[in-house]
Amino acid sequence: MTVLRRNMASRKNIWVDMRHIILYGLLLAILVFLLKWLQWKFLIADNATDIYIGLIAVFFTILGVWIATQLIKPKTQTLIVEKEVYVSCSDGFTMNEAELHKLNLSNREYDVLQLLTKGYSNAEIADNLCLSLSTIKTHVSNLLSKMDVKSRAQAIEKAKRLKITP
Amino acid sequence: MTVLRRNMASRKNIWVDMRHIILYGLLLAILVFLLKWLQWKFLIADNATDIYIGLIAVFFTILGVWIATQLIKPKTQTLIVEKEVYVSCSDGFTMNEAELHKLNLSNREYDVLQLLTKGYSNAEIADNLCLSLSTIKTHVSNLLSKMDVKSRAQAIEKAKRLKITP
DNA sequence: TTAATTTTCATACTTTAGTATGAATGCATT
DNA sequence: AATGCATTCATACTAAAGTATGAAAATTAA
Repeated sequence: MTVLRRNMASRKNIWVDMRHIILYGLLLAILVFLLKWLQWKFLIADNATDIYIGLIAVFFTILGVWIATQLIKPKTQTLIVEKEVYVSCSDGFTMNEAELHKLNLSNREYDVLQLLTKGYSNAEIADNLCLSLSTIKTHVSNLLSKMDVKSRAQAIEKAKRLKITP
Repeated sequence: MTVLRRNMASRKNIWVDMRHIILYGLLLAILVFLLKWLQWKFLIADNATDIYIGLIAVFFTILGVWIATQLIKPKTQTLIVEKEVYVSCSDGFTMNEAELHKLNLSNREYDVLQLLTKGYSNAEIADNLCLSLSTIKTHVSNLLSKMDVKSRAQAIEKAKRLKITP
């Protein structure tokens, strides 16, 4: 699993954009004029000073919040992507241990099964394992019983279907 | 390809945490005391009012920025993740037309081969195709010759290996 | 139409596969 | 030691597979 972190910020740095500075300056200028106007209009009394300061405090607090939001906006985004990868199965043989275990075959019986599923005759299996034909017949017969089939052909088909043999 | 967007903010909502509100209140109180002290200390002159307001403005602007950063901090992050999903081919049988053509089997012989590779006996094949046992024996015999094998077991193994039969 | 090929079937025979039974050996567990 | 299981082998028998040969009907190509 590979994790890619990618900066998705498309917005340019606002310090490069001078419009924000100009806007800030204008707001300050307007505020100064507003304050001067209020000063001459009401001839501020001592008991009105607290309200005056309160208004200024509220205004600049809001201004600060707005500036901060502007500063913070270029935030880095990262995405989680789930990608499907198709894996080609070249040969595609994966031993089915579970099914093999169910059959409860002995080691020798499995040896015989492996040769049997390669198309070997009883005589060939006997030669290959250095055993007598009788022994192979016995093993095959028990094998067919355990696999619940009636012929070596069915055994081959079933073994390959259950993937207990290459 | 599936895209998952996940909010990665681990920080809890600060409004739930009362400490910030208390801190804000304390700062305001301290500020008020400071202002009162300054008021009595310097007996503010008219020409000093601008400086006084300026200080307040700067202070509350900074305070606003600080509040905003605290509020906005849980910014949504999105991650880009590539997750490998392994897709196995269910049974992976793809007919090998080329190999089948090489064998030069007749239609009927191929019919027989298909049943033969399913583990059917000659008698079962005869029943299935509504033919006599003799006919099946003939077909199988010719089949084995054309496939260059010596038994039906080898025929099954070869047919499955060459992928000319499921 | 003729010729070649496929498909079908039969009979006789050989070979292989598969079953049944019994038995001897070795190995591990109880 | 006794038991159970795996392994080996043998004999006798039955069933199925596979071969060889011939032949007739159906289909396809020339």
